Amino acid sequence: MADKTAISPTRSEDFPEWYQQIIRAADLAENSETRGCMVIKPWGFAIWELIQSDLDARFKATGHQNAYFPLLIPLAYLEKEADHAEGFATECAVVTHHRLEAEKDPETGKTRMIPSGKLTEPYVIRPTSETIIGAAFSRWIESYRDLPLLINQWANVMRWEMRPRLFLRTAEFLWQEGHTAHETVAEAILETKTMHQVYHDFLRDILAIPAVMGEKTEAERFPGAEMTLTVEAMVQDKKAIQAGTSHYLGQNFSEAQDISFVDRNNKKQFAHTTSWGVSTRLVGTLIMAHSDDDGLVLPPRVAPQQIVIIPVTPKPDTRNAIIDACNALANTLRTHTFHGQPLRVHVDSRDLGGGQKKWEWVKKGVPIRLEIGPRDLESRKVCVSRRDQAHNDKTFVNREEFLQQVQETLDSIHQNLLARTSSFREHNTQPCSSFDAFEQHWSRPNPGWLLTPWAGSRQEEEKLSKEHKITIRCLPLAEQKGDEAPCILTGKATKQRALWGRSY
RNA sequence: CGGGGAGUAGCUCAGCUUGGUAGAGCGCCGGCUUUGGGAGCCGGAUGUCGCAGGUUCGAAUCCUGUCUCCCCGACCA
Repeated sequence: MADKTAISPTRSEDFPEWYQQIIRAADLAENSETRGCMVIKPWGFAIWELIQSDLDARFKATGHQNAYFPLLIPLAYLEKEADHAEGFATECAVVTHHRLEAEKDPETGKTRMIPSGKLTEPYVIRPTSETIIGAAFSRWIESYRDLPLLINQWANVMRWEMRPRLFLRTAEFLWQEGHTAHETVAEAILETKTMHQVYHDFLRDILAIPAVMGEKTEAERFPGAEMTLTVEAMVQDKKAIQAGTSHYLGQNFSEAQDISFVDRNNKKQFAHTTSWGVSTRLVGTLIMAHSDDDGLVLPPRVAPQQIVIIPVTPKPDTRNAIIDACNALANTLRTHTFHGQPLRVHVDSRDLGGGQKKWEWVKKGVPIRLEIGPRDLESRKVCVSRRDQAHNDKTFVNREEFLQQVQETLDSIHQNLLARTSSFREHNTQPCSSFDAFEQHWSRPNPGWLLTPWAGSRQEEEKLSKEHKITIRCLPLAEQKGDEAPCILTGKATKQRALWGRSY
């Protein structure tokens, strides 16, 4: 039993299957009858809500306001920006009717609903909202005094993906999309960079994931963007996952949609726009970054419950006293705060075996488990287990001492997870200057990332990508100021560095 | 959307080749015994066999269509 894992298969045996088992064991989500769409269950949704509320505060702190735009976009809107239209064309769900008519089968007597009332102008279910928000912007913006316009929307979007995977790629997903309009290029680019930094900091400070900040190459850019900035995370199978993007859209959308204003010299100008977003994919990223073979591992700041107290009640006569003590401790803990919010504490007093409860919370990834039994009651101690340590590790701590150190302990769990993911990424990211070594690298199982000098063309990039099933994840911002070196493919001297990897 | 696999109890699956209208383990519920631990024994409940047609006296089983899931590709947050 000692070496048996709660999740089977393990990460090393079958990573994709392990991922799905984590979701099930932690009760995060399940597939629905609707193709490619998931039901997000309470534990999974609570994680998303925590992500949402933290990000929302960051958006507001940087001057943005929330608003809401229609789910359905007139087809014609999508035809306005050519690159954009082409980029999303293959994954759009289209609404073509507005009524159902009941039709009774004369033989079986069953009623079937037949779409009728065909629309002359079909609608597209938003795959992203640049076009419909742009249409509003063009009405709202008249003068330079109306700028900047800084809007965010929390919404669901739909992209008819061919290979859905829970959280990582679902046909419908939840996200936020920021859309802003600015007077000048410089302001718009500053906005793009600001939100890029917001995403990076959020990933580090809330999800305990170190992301590489970089710019996408032209081939990987958002359809219709002039510049796409990305935060790239590495998960435990060494693949990359694009955790968030921030786009400078130039005047492409403003020209297409007439988002124009009269400037300080009484001249008509097109606004410079940006858009940026993160999605429920963050939950998938979180799972794959931290979880282990015993289940989900949650960084404390996105744990729906940060501390679970399990009463150990071996004897009926002390049972009530123990449960009272657990509730009292929980209430005291709830008066403590962690990063400005009351601690989230749960007492699991269900009438179940202790082992069963323990494993449930291990699998759900709760950062701290406390057990209190008769002996602890007498000695005024609590038995503490941390999710970032082995499931059978426990330390007995004085109750007062635990209360004093609880924030510190949660912070230490966060730091420990961050240190773990950081060193994993560092160990699996290698500089590479030889083309032979580069090509050999990708034939290995689970290859990590390579950082190479790169001065190739878009065509050359796409050819290499196809050949090795890799992509340039980004041109990391921190790596572009070094010495010149020969491009790995063309040999041309360049300061540019590209980060290559397999990705989700 | 191409190639492969699969849909039978909450979960994992057997039964299907050779049609005769359902089974196991785990889980669930109850009882007793246990209790620093995912315990034991006894008893119990649960399925229009993905959906729709067809063949047949009779279909989980054969045929056709369709939907969904998984794996590989192309596409992607």
